Amino acid sequence: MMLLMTDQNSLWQNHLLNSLSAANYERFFPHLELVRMSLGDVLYESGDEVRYAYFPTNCIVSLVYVMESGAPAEIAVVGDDGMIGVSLFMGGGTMPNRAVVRSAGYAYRLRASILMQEFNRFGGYRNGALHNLLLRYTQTLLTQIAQTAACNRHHFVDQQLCRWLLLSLDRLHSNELVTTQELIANMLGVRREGITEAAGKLQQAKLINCRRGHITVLDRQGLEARACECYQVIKTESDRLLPSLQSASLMTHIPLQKCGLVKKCELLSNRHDWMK
Amino acid sequence: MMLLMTDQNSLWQNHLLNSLSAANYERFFPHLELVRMSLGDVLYESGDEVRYAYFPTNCIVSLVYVMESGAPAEIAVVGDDGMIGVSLFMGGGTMPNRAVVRSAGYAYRLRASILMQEFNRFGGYRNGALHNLLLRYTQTLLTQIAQTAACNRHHFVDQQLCRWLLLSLDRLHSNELVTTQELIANMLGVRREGITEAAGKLQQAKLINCRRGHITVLDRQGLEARACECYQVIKTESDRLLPSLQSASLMTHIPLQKCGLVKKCELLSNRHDWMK
DNA sequence: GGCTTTATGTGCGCTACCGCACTGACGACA
DNA sequence: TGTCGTCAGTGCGGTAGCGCACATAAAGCC
Repeated sequence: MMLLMTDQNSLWQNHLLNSLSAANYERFFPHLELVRMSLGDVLYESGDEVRYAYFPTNCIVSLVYVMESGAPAEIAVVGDDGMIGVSLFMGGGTMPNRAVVRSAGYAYRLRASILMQEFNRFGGYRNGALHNLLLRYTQTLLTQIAQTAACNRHHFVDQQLCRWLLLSLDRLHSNELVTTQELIANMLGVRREGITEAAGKLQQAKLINCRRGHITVLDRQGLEARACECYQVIKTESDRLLPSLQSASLMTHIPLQKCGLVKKCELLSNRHDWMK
Repeated sequence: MMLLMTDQNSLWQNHLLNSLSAANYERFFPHLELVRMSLGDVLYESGDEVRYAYFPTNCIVSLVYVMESGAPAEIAVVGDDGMIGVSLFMGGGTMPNRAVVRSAGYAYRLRASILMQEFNRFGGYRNGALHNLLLRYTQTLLTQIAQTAACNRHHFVDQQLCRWLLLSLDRLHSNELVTTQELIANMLGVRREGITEAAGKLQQAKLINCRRGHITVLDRQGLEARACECYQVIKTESDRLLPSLQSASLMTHIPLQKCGLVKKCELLSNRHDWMK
């Protein structure tokens, strides 16, 4: 808990939660739990009833479709800009994909029922800020997935790697990713050796630096220049639909230690074979 | 107009409209226009403010992302099971892709303001049937797009062609598609010759029959067996979230000629170079 | 019926990426 | 400090799909 009271508070925020109205926020607050998310934790499995909505802070969660062959494919990536569990309010309750933690950290979570109640809250003609915010977020998710589809079809592995690194970078608070090349390969649905080669090129161009299990970004602009258009499309749409992400934060004004205890997220399973 | 009064009424329905409550339906009815949709009509361009929601009956509309290179990529396909213009109620107003008619026919359309008003209609705790219906539909769209992403990454052109044919077939009311191989190639984002080859194989296997600009499906089950898993995932999720699509229809009980006049859809432009 | 337009079929060299087998080496941990 | 598991790098043959250049033929159009 002490960690939470340091000046690193900015590391423990989620921009969707931040941009809630004070009223919404007050109602959520008592129900928010800060949970630890470890690499490989599965938040929901394909077809599982979603029990919690997760709002990542400094972790990254991937939505992954697992092919019948067992090969994974990353559909979208969620960080402190978003939430896991849109099927709760979209009405399906489940999704035909898996949500898995691919970069460890912390997230706030909320019981499904609490989120639903707030989403559907009375407001005369629907004007619920939360309702609109979550739908706008869902549209950015839609765009991200659509862009992934196009990107998978047309762009080279090098470009896709740049996109992937940039999307990850935007959701972390550091220029260092803790990831193996094999994990990246699984996310992009390509061969591990393909990533080795692409990363090698980027390293030669002094854009990144690779260590065993670590990738440090040296030249962000250079990466952007080398990435395919998809990164910018996703980013632009996200900035457009969720401008509040840059605005002042409520959460910094409410002592975080009032929030539910930090607990290890008790999940379905911690599958370290999740890429298989 | 006479066409509308024949016993072919079943051709002129949209399942989302059909599954509206009577009250919703009554309010929509005066505002529905039946419009003709020609091949290549663009319903909205990437970034355009959406002015109408379209509910296809016997036509097919593709959501297409056009790469900077000019190469198109189909993101999702919409027929009488869905609608065009989810960004209206999702809050974005625009989308970074294009909606284009890829199989001619008719659609009902509704001014954006009418749809919005109904979507946001007062209902105490949100219980609007339309609200929930459209969100569930949007989730199926999300699934379709996600599946496209995975499919683009992992499956062979042959399998993708089967998926594409099946998705088209489900949205038409005939076993004959009026399409060129070049159009299919553009939708799948592959080479025209690739489609020629794949279609050749399917023809040899007696699954389809190709004529100039026409593809007739001979053996639907055979196609399903040859398609990748993606088709079933999309179909299953759609059936789960929109079971009403199989239920009785209100529209058959309301004389269709009371509906707004059939008019040629005056659109942005009829771009026959839309694949370029 | 003859002409043009447009869709389809084919061949050929090329490239991005795959699958596999193997080497090397970093870094955690005893 | 030494050991060992895991991660990164390399080489090689194979292949799905690309880009291009044509030949062929079906449908539409005077």
